[in-house]
Amino acid sequence: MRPAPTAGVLHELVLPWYAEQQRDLPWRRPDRSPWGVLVSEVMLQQTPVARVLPVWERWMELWPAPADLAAASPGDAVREWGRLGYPRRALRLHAAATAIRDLHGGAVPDAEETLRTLPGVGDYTAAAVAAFAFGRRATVVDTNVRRVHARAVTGAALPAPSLTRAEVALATSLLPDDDAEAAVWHVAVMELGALVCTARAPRCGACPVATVCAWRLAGSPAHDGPPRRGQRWEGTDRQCRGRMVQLLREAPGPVEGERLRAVWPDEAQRDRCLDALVADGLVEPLEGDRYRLPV
DNA sequence: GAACCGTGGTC
DNA sequence: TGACCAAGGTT
Repeated sequence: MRPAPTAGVLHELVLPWYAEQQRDLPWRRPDRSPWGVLVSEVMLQQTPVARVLPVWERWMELWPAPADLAAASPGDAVREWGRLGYPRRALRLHAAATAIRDLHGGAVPDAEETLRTLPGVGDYTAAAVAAFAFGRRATVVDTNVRRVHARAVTGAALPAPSLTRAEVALATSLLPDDDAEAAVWHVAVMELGALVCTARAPRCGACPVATVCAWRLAGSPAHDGPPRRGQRWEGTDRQCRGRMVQLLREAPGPVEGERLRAVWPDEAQRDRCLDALVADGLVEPLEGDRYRLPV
């Protein structure tokens, strides 16, 4: 087994590649705000770039600052979320905007620890905003970073099912000493994972790290860990909830309970989902068996 | 830690 | 064709 490539070697290979190959994404442009970065990071959670782009642009027009979103209704946030999926993210972004306005003087916090207190902001998003919006030396570990490190350094086809301390330690150890390089390092690795070192069919022929990649040098062994459990969809509560929220999103005003219940055949499941949506704050019940997005 | 939370594209 | 996957977070 060959030794894993050193941090220095990886930097020399990945950073020039990123300088050439990086995509021109609006939340990476010099004129974007920390708020724009935060919104992009939440939208990009489990959601492809191509689907996020138009919604992000629209949000920036409607709500260019946290206070603008905070002044809107949570239902507006859910409506403008469109079909990005996981609409609770829209709700949490609205709550985060309110917290930023009320607790942080209207400015997105620049400290990871403070960011982490915002609704919908976990370890990844806090580190990403600190690093990308404020140039902080944060350790950003997302699914792309984990996969690139698993292959190039550890020699495994795929990372473990859940993030380990060893992975975080590895990511931290690979952060360049130079601040300017560190500022682009994580996003460069993420870009490599998104464009080249992909989960299904990695394009090793186009990879700047291929010559030193531990996984390649080991003969690209197949994934030997536990099989990854795919989430079912047909007949799930999520499908039922999705239909109800879609109906409310596209309706001009309140919707009759009868119409809402018509989207799902199973009475017990339908009622359970509607109750859960109300409990989650995604749906607001009105007098007379009517419902709407929260105001 | 496992389960849950949407949606649509891909091979 | 359908399982897998996409810049995770919360409970």
